[in-house]
Amino acid sequence: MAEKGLEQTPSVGRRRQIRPKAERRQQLIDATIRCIAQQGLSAITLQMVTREAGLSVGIANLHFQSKDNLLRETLRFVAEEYHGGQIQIMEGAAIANLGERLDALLDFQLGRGVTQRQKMSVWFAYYGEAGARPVYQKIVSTVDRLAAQKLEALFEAIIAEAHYEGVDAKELATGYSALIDGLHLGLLVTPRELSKRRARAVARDFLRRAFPKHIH
Amino acid sequence: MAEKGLEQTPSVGRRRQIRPKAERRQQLIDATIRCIAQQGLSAITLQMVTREAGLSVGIANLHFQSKDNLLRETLRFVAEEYHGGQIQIMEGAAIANLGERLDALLDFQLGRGVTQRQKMSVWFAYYGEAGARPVYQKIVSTVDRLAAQKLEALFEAIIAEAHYEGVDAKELATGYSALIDGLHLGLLVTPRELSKRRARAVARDFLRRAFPKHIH
DNA sequence: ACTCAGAATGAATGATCGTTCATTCCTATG
DNA sequence: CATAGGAATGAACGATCATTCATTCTGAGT
Repeated sequence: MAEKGLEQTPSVGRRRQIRPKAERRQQLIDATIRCIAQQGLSAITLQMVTREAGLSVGIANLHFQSKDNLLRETLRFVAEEYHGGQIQIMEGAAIANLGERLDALLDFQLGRGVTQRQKMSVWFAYYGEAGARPVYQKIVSTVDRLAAQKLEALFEAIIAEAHYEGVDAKELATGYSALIDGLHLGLLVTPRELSKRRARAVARDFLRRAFPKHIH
Repeated sequence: MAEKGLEQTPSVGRRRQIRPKAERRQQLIDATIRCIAQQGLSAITLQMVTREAGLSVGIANLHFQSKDNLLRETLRFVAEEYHGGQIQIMEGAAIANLGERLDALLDFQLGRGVTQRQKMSVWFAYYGEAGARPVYQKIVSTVDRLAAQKLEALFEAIIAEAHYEGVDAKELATGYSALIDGLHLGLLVTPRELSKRRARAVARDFLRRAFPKHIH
């Protein structure tokens, strides 16, 4: 079994394989994500990443030129994955009902895919370095801005649909995004005090208070 | 001037001084905070920290045994400073009016002292590593739990005072804490999109929707 | 004024890291 | 089947790091 397993053991005897550049890049990014989650961004090593990927040390610099670049591309991948998922829900025509669309968004943001310890670790590892590294700030804010706009538009549509009054879509969108980020942080740092179920209830409560006619 | 300046230059000719252990420890912790904010947790170096403190390399291990321990103690200091400030406001009898107390808490959490880039960088630097380092989780959750309890008690008192209905203090406290964390993150990572003024408005909006009779 | 416990120093050490590149070995192509 | 282009390897290198400790220096106590 596992002739070409996802986690290839770096054990002896495995034959050298030549694979497309794109595939190797993704393989290394995936390994980087696992290593950051397990060891932290400050302890990460190319030897560690390449061993996790089941490849040799030199391959990281072959496909990414430098460790710095590998880390940047990993952040870009994670950021685009998360924000891409959000945008797909918000601008996709799959769900016509606005309330259901909001529900779907919440389920995605606090669902199994996103709230894996592995993914959240990566997120906050980069956030932690963002203060000292403008490059990280730029990567995140680029994708972040688009998602924020879509969310604002969704809120505006909901407000218009039910004639909610005294509610500012932009301010509410900022608050909701911050709330989701804060809940992710809670799930990562104090999982004993905050379960995923509770996190969902808290976020849903926020939306219910703003849009009582849409969220039950 | 600056015969004993706060930022002592590591320049030549300064005489060796013997100071109490506690003072040296604090001096090193302060330097560590500045270095984390400027260079990031993953790039931090003992040479860097001790130079920032205007002392020799060996002194870090003299007072903290290891780099790891210095970083742990720095986190403990920042965590206790932040949570201590919150608790002082919440359980202090200085402000009798509950609405004003809530206002004071918000002002502290999003005020000048806390939202300095320097302090927030340190916070999230450690949060980023928390996934991989249980020690950090423990330090944060220990002080966090107490602050969460005090906040919950404050919310309960407010609910009882004005007979708010359909509001769960515990859930609301979790949401408010997460919101504040998320706003801090926004201020750090995307300062262009989120000003401090707006962050305060968003948090105040959250409280107003929950406690309309207390927050205007 | 003298002394000495111990605070402070910084050169030295050994370990580990990112990066390089000569070499090996696939595999697409004819 | 033979071959060339280039993907993959990993030993080697230089740089940098945390940590040690022999030595220097300070200042409170006498």
